[in-house]
Amino acid sequence: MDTGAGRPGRATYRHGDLRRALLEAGVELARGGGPDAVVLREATRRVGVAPSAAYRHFADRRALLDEVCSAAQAALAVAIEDEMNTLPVGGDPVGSARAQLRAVGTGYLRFARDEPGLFRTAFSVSEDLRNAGSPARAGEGGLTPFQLLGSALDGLVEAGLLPRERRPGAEFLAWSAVHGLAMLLIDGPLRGLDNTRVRGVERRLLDMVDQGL
Amino acid sequence: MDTGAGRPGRATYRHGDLRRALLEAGVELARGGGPDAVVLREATRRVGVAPSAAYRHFADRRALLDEVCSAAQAALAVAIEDEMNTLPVGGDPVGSARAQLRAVGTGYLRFARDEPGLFRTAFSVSEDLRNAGSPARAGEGGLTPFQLLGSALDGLVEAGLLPRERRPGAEFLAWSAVHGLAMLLIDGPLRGLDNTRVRGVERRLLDMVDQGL
DNA sequence: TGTACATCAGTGAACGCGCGTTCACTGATGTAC
DNA sequence: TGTACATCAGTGAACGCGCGTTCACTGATGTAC
Repeated sequence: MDTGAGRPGRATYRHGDLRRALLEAGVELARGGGPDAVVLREATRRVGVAPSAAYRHFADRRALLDEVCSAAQAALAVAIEDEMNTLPVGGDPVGSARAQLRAVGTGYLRFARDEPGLFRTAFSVSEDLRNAGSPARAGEGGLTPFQLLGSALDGLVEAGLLPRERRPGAEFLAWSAVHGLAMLLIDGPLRGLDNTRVRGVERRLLDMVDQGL
Repeated sequence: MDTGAGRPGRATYRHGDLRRALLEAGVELARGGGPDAVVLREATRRVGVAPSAAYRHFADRRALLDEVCSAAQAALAVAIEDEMNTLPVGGDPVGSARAQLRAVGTGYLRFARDEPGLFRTAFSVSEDLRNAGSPARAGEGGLTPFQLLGSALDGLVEAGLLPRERRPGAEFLAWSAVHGLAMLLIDGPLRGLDNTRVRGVERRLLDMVDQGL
């Protein structure tokens, strides 16, 4: 028997790929309840293994949570990529650069809405700009969410929409706006807003960034 | 003996104002470690009272946390008010309206920086727009943070800086930007940023809101 | 002014819970001969 | 091809911890007479 995942599966109590299984269980827990829900004992329970078995693969709970966090970042990158892939290729470079940045924001917000638990997990841990480029956090194109935003902003500069001298640090402005709305929508006071209104606010927020950058 | 707080103090084991004391201990805990640090047993420990005594004044831990949350919102309102009070009165109404909104943002960000634990607590609980006007969350002027922002935006409309038809929902745009930066700064990837850079990003973010609204 | 009494705020012991982590163990696996 | 053996991934029992919450109690307080 072969799992097809590039590693041999085994039929015995020797799990074969317990590390991966625990990580996946951890991601499911984070999906359901955010970072606090990533409970080591619960992960082993779901995988059907003794709690202590986890310590063969992770130094402690924190190590597991860190990896779940990276996986959440990667999932966010994929969501952004998906949104960018819906854009038509070629055409007006100015409009296209603008659309790229907008797609980053839209993907980010969609991910926050669709996967609030993972979204909160992605930003909950020892998160730091030093990790912002870690390959473990990248999507299928090899870029992390932070890098995807950065390259969209580079595109804006190339298209002449953003003065070069305002480029440094521009990530933080766009990011703040979108991140703040995401937080208010999923955890905060805007939780109860109906879908139509949410879309409206999202559109206007992206307009604001577009205008204000 | 009189505490001077409008309620009589008592010298005996009958605490006199245990409710208030527990609430204050809860706020201190939140200040130090955010909402999760608001631990009922620890609050009673600090006040020097048996854990069960708390149940004479709060239905359960959640009830205590809710009140701590309101107190944190009120503290945020005060921080914003403080910032607004530094503005010169009178003068050019257009520039003044602009400065008012900016002061709301500056106060908000300063509070997040100075009191990250309280800031996180303010937005962590059953927060909902229904509570956004609750008097328990107001500052000394009687307005909550949300209402302070709202009135600054009203001022923008009156000064002719914001078209009236764009006023509804404008809170969410300004709020998102500032809230997002606050979150990235205190909990997120921008944690390590040095003070100079932080000020720079804050200034540029408020510019963006100003331009983009 | 003095005494009996009801009130009720705080006590202290106990409960069950689930967590992270440790440790000596076991037994299937793959390898060396 | 068969056998002895080292490896090491997973077991299962146990640990200490701190939490929220309950409950019968006690004794200072303020009031009614």
